[in-house]
Amino acid sequence: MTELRADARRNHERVLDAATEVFAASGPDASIDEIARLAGVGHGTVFRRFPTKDDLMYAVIERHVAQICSLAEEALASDDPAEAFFGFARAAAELGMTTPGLHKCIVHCGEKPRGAELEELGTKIVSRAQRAGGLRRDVEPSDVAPLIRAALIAAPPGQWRRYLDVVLDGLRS
Amino acid sequence: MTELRADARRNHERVLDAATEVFAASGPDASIDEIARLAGVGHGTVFRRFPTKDDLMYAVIERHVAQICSLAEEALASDDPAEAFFGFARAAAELGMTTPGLHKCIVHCGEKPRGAELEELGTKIVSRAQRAGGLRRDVEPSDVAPLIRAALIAAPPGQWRRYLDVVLDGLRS
DNA sequence: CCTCAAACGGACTACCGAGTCCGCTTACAG
DNA sequence: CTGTAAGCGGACTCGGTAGTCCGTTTGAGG
Repeated sequence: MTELRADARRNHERVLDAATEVFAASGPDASIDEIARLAGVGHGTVFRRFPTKDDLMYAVIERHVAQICSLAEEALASDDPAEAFFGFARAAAELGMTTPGLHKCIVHCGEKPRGAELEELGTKIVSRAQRAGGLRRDVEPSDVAPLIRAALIAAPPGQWRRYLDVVLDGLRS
Repeated sequence: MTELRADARRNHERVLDAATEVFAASGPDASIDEIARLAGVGHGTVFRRFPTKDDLMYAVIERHVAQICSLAEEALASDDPAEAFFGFARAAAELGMTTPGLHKCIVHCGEKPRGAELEELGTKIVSRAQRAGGLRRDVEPSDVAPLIRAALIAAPPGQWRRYLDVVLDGLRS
């Protein structure tokens, strides 16, 4: 069996869900206590599974990234590289903005988690679009995500689509 | 005269300078103690002049904004509205990036300080450029600064000029 | 000089959040 | 059913910061 008692596995799940919700709402400043309360466990339980707050944050992001990866794969399947890129950017933004605080968490974490898989897929999408001439060449693939994320964070509540448009237009050749 | 003893005035000055330096380096999370230490005063002295940390931060930003205002006035003097805008944006960014943490402070403070004067000048510059057709019309004047600031914050140390270029290109009609 | 209010500065309080510890509870194997 | 190790959770420690208070120092007017 999974080497984990049933209640332990259940709590692990609950904590991850609660953490996602709380980090999404409050960004990296969310407190472990609040997460534990929402999960309905003592905060000692949280720390047993995730020795530090950052570990927990990584885990949340990791799970979130998995969803984005599948979008990225779809995009790579398309045969219009430029449209694939812009479509993917919008879709990913759409998904990400359901959990705005996570952007700040990703920024906070810096390099650490950022699933290598997504990193790679993203690079492919960007450089493919650049080769096809739909995307300016003087940006590194690794610049694109931070730029977009920054605009999304800065945008006032209802306005992020407009902000995104500006940045995406700026990225066109 | 200023109704303020000589040493008081001198310390006020020192605190403001130290605060500028520390906030510029560490953003809004800088601690009052560090500022007081750098200023060479006890932290009680800091609190006497600036009852809360935010008050101090506002004061620092206020002073910083004054410098930007003079750039804005120059820009309004130019008779090429579009170039005035883009030139001003670059100049202000250049100035602002000598004190990167202040961007985060401005974001942190939200509406509160934001000198009304600069607000007004900025609006004029933007809408003048829009009327002249050099700037896309689907952005509000109040969107421009946050967008640019976001890009500057997100940029890795040496790279902010490239990030700025992307955003500015996105703002062109 | 001398006085004294203004100004100083550091000890102190209050609070908050991360991370530890340990006595109690409970899943589950035998 | 029972023994026991895995798991639980809250009390506790520790560190760090905003803001207060008050005994001491000092600038400046008379």
